Amino acid sequence: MIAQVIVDVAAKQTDRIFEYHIPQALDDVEVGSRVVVPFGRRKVQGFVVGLSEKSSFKGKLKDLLLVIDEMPPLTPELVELSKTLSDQIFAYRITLLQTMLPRVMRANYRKILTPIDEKVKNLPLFQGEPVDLNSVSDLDKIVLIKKLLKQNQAKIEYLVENKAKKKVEAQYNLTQKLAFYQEIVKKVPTNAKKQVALLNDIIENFDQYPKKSTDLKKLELSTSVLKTATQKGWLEKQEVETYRDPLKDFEPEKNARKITLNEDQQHALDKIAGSIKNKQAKTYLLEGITGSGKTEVYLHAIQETLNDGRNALMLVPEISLTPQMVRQVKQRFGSSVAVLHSALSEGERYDEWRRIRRGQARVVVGARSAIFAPLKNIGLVVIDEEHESSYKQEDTPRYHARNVALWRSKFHNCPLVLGSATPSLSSRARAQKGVYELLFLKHRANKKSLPEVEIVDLKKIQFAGGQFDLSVNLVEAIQEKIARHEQVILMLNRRGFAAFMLCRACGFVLKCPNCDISLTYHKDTKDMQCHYCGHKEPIPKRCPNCQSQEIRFLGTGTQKIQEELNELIPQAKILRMDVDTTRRKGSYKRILDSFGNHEADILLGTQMIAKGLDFPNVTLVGVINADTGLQMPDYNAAEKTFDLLTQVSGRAGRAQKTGHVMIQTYNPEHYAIELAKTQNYEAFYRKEMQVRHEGNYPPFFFTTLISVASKNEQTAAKFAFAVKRQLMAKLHAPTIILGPTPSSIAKIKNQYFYQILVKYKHEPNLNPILHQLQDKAQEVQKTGLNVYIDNEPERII
DNA sequence: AGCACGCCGACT
DNA sequence: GTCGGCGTGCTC
Repeated sequence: MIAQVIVDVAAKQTDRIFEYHIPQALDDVEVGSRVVVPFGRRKVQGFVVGLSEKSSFKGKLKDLLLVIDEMPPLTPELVELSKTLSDQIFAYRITLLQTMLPRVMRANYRKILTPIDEKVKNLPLFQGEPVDLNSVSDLDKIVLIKKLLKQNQAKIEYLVENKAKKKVEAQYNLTQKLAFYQEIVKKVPTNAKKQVALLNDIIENFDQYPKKSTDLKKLELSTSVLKTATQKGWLEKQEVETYRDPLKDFEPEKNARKITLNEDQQHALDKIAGSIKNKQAKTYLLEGITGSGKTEVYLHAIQETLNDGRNALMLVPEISLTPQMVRQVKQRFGSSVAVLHSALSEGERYDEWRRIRRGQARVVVGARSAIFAPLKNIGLVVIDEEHESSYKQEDTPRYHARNVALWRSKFHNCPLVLGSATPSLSSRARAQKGVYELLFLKHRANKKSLPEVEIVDLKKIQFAGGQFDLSVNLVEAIQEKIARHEQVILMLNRRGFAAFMLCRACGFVLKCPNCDISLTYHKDTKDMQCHYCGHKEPIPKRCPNCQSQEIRFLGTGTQKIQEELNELIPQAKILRMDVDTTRRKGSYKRILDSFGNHEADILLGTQMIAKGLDFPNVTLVGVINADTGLQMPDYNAAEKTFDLLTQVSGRAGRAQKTGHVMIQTYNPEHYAIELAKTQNYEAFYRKEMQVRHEGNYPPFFFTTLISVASKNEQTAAKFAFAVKRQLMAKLHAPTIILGPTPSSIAKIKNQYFYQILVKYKHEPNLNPILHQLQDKAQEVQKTGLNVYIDNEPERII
């Protein structure tokens, strides 16, 4: 038998199948097995993607060396998915296979130099031990090593190591009958208090044994006591494999309330449940405002799936994978839930993943990468907040979890539920066309009225303090709430790095004449540029609209706002939450717990505070500057702004108290802001579709972004123009090729970026051209030129 | 990717 | 002569 293997070498020349003979001893190998194979002179890890009787290879096949895991880590489904996906998103297949697995399963390669000749064994280089070549950098040593190899006095061994460590824990088994312990406890010297305590525990809780060392911790014994007990033959120590359980802090709720669904919810559930039963690969778009009870529909649908004997996969944005969220699911489905998200340690992640792979978890909840969970027999896939851009991975492999979900839904013949208060335009448009089925949740399940939203026009109001960030209105509102012992959430929309020109007098924002997108201030080149068409103009000294000299280039940070608040409202306790304060593991939860316990009055953060948080005591939500998002040079800037404002408004007044929202803006008349005031998604959808139609943007056109990066700006630009010429030669109208234009952040990590945006409706020539480009990309990488291809980009830097 | 082979210039 | 620089080609 022959195994078809994808080897762990990410390169275009090796991005194909290599065949290996399967030796007798390894005939348990399966599709999806992780193996070690000889590859040239080396040994590398690989994945078996097929088995065959005959080989098409002319030369002599080598043998597989090792099958690493007892159970193949990849299911045949995932192996197949890797093939389809690698073609779609221009990633090497091995990269995808690796992405599907926990990081600890990636191979660690080592080269070990071992002496052959007796004479060289005692050289200072070896000192009796083999040498790890990865840690040798000394030039003299390298010379010596080469000499030894040449004279055949030493050899190199190639090792493939597995980083995955199973956690083992000591377990103590009883060796005797109960009566024995009852006898022995009398004979133990009275000063051996801890031994007595241990024996008493054994006698009292005899049937709870064997106990693990964590369980014995409660007795406050030192390890020496356990050691003596083992030596005396009372106990027997055994190493057992355990799972690191990230959910151990969550107690399942004893008597979970039965929640009855309202009419809308029930209708949605019936539809979804019908598709679960009939094994229909149908996509539903569940549209409902905050508080309309989408989660409850998901949970009921998951229950239906389980009742039907199948398993469920639910994705939530990383940001809302909060303890609150996890608790909710855990309470409903108990130990059959597995969670996968980035806050887990690598070990925890590996253990959760193994529980899923072994079929011990029936419900998987996780962030983006959980879409690759090795769950079998899937009966339902849910994507909550489907419009979230975090479902798109921003570096290779640039997959979109929603696309992968569609594929898996087809594979398993099961429904896919996309839920959102503000669906992505593309999903909503598909629902319009009947590709997806639209399910509406019209009413807030908790019957609460929507919060009152007030737009604060920054052109017309007074600022508090010396800075132009906080209006008097907002500061007064905050003070009022604090005086009433209520809490406030303040959001600084996006961490704006791309500064834009704004007129303080009339609110004018300088835009590109061709693209209806604001021009970005380039400090390095001292001009204003459009990131779509490359238009440039000088930095204005006066406002082009009203000739006022009061123009500013904006960009502000959470830290600055915190300082201002400290000055203006000294009595307020402020918690800041942004990437800087949440970098450490668990700090996210710590900040939220602290705020939940009312240890602070104000939670100030970036958009990470906009989603899913539920603090009943919060009665005011303030958006410090709604415009920062609008000024981003992305075609979907308005959509992102509308989403964020709608989401963050939902944080106010979650319980009995009525919520109040204040949105500060220089553009109160912009449709994204105006419509966010009434949270009218449908109206926004219609307006934005019109804008997209006029601009030839998604969902009317597909898009692909090609980025070229180099340390040398000329090199990047030259290559980008060459790519453009090639595209122009082979693609035809109505396909639109924009650029190349320099990226808004002209230099990232000392690399200059140029990008080309291809917009197309139907362009069969594009995929082959881009594959050629991908091959070319590896070739030119040696010259320091990096080329990235992003299918359906969410962001255009 | 990484490793070997191979062909040229500059040293003990 | 030989060491080592990097261009070229291959890995089942």
